Amino acid sequence: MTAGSSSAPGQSPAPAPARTPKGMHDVLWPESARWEAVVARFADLVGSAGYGLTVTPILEHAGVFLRGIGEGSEVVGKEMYVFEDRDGQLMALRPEGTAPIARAFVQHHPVPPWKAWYVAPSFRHENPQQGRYRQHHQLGVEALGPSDADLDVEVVSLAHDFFAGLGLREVTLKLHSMGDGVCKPGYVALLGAFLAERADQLCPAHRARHLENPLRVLDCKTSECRAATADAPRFLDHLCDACAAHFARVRSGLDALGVVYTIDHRLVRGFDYYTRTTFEFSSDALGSAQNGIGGGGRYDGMVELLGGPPTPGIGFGLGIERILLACDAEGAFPVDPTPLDAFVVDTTGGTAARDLTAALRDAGFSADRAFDDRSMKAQFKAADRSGARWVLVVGPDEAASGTVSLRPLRDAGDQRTVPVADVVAAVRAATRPGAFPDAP
RNA sequence: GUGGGCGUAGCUCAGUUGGUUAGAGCGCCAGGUUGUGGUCCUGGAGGUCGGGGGUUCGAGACCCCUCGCUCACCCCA
Repeated sequence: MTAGSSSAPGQSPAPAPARTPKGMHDVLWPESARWEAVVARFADLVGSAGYGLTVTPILEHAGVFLRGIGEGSEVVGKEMYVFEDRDGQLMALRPEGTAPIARAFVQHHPVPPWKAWYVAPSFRHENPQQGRYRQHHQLGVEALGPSDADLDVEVVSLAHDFFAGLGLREVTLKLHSMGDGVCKPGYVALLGAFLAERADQLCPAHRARHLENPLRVLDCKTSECRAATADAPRFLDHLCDACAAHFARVRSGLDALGVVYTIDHRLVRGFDYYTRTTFEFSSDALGSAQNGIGGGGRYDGMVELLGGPPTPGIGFGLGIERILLACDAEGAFPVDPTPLDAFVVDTTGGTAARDLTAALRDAGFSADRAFDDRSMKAQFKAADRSGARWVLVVGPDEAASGTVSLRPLRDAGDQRTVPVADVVAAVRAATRPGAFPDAP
């Protein structure tokens, strides 16, 4: 790599490398164009459903996550970036998007229903692999206030519609319910008792730890745990009446909107805060084990945990990196870089390039130019690379006669020369579909 | 946190049982083209062979350590 930095002999052993931290990546042009497009699509979709952009700090007091999500969760307990700042306060880099939105709700007490969307980086200190990074980016929505099952339907179908809009076809939606304060404890106890009876049949990891969080055993992928829990009691059979009615309404709503899903009795999401509806989107096009491209659910107790009034809420987070991987795998959502309208080639070393690009941009065209007074050939190569549709040439002849030559780079057509005063009008005519300057 | 694979030009990669000045394609720069890119031809620049230590007369190749990338477990977007 580019070592570059010179360290005095006997000084610090390893010069600071000019590279991103492990598991973190730069997104450079033109790849970043797909990011822009994905985010723009999302903003448009959820914006039209009444959600407003909400920007929260990357850093929160660690307590927001410790209390909101729970120290028991893997992400908060083992993977969160936590540190003491210069004031001695315990801070954390956001590991997920929901808790900060709930915190903002508590802090600003907006009038419910409060519908927020966000695009934000998330940080988790884990070992990177395909589709898993220490910094990744999530698109999400959170809706706080209503406990109405129709809101669950809206939120789930928004994510569904978003994936469909990108052209992703191999997306699976799994749906489940985690109950509420009334029925969850009873079910967890029931499941715990069931597991205790056959603890010796569980995989080694859960043989010792199944009592800590019985729900997690359902999610275990080992054949031992799968077999041992094959006829474990199902949460959906033990929901209280209110939760059962809620879930039934969610299902009928999704059915009515044509959103296809499968019930997954093992769907146990990683954060402690979930209640009632939970869901997960995965891409069957991704060969990797990291095929989850989005997930979410209801969290009716979190706002209260953070010190706010009892307020139901539901939302989801979608991973941009994984969505892009899924798009690659399916050949979906191709994004072409937006071409420039014009590129100015000026070999006179004068002010033509400066003035022409400024005039074009003022007139609403996209325009670029070469710098450092390079050769005609070099400037044309730069123009070609830029993808510009037209080149405006100013050489000694044009400079002497007060004209500019227009040459099409991407379409057929001949080069024309026009007076400087007419350049903007000529470009305007030329960039009209199928048009050519001075065409009869 | 654990385990496997891999680190040679900007990119993708060759590099024979360790043996002189480390190669190719693409990209970049210049010229062929006395003004004009995308094709073609010629030439050029660009590498402390990830870093450190060791073995050897001699290491890009072998050994150790380290850093990083990658895949997987765990967990998750």
